[in-house]
Amino acid sequence: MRHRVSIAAKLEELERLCREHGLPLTVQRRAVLEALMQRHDHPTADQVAEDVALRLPGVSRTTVYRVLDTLVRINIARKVCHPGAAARFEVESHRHHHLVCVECGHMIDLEDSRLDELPFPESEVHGFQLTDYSIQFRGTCAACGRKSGAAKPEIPLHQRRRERNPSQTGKNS
Amino acid sequence: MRHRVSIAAKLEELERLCREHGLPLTVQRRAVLEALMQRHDHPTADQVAEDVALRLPGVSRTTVYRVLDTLVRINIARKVCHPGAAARFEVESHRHHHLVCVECGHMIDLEDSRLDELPFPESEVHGFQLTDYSIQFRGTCAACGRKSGAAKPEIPLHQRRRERNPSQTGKNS
DNA sequence: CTGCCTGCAAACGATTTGCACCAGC
DNA sequence: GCTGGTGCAAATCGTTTGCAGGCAG
Repeated sequence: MRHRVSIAAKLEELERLCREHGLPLTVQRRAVLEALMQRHDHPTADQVAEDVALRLPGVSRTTVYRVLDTLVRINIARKVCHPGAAARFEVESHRHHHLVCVECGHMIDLEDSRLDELPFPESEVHGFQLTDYSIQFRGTCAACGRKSGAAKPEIPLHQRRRERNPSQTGKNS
Repeated sequence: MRHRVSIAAKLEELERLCREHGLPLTVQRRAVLEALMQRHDHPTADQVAEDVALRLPGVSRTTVYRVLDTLVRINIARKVCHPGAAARFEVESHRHHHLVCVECGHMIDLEDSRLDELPFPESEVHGFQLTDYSIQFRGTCAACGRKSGAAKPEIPLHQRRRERNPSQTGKNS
């Protein structure tokens, strides 16, 4: 069990963040965050929903999806990239990394020789046979240009929806 | 336009890889690879399908999906993780990285202080405001334990399917 | 000639949305 | 009480699968 941050502390953080963002602190939000914290893997929304259902029956799957979305928005949770779920492709080539906009998902390649020779971790302890790596830098793209603190979003949080139109990605060179 | 590797060279590589894997070299495979190479963003399968449709009308979306899958399998293309498409969550906490199995998608956390202070790239040129990063180490997990060269897969390439059951991810600590 | 690949259409699973009701502040 | 959150069910989107015929080797 690895608890860098206690669940209680995180719940307080949730409370604070909700207040800052003017979001009601609902039992569902609390339950989803608790459920997420008790798993140390990277559960899918549905897995979280299952866990939530155990501690707070009656919470709908839809709500879990929405709450997770909110938690990500207020920066208390994060969506993890996963090849099994990903849907974007590139040609396999030289080592490079990605700049990813957490707002809209816009993503561009990055090459930086300083980052090309990182030490490989002792993956053997995990039974992993590593062959490659790439770094994902998270932030805000020019278009989204959000204040990094997210203190006062132009658009109310609950109205913002993840950018879904992948055509935007086409604007990089 | 950045072409580290010429399209022609990649097509030759495709030819070679197909031969090595005992896969027929079809016009569709060629077309999909070409389409993918001509984009420098990270297109979705559907976007690739659109491009392919322009140069080789009549290629079905299904085929594009299958071909992309094949290209990834023979290591000439890669699925890129993308938050907009991902479906796994974790609590936002200290910096950590991920070991990801390219076979089954199994993913575990990794902490390595050597990797915690990487230099941030000159993201301003791209208009990005970076706040964080995480490294994705790709490889093969213990369970999959594939020979990294993929020279002689136990299971014929065309029969292998990506592991889709997320419950496996639950086995890490 | 044989087997894999492709195209089509239907199936599928995950996620999102519209609407009415309920709860937090 | 007002505003936004939630639940339900239906819609949607991306992706996969079964099957018959076509093409590469």
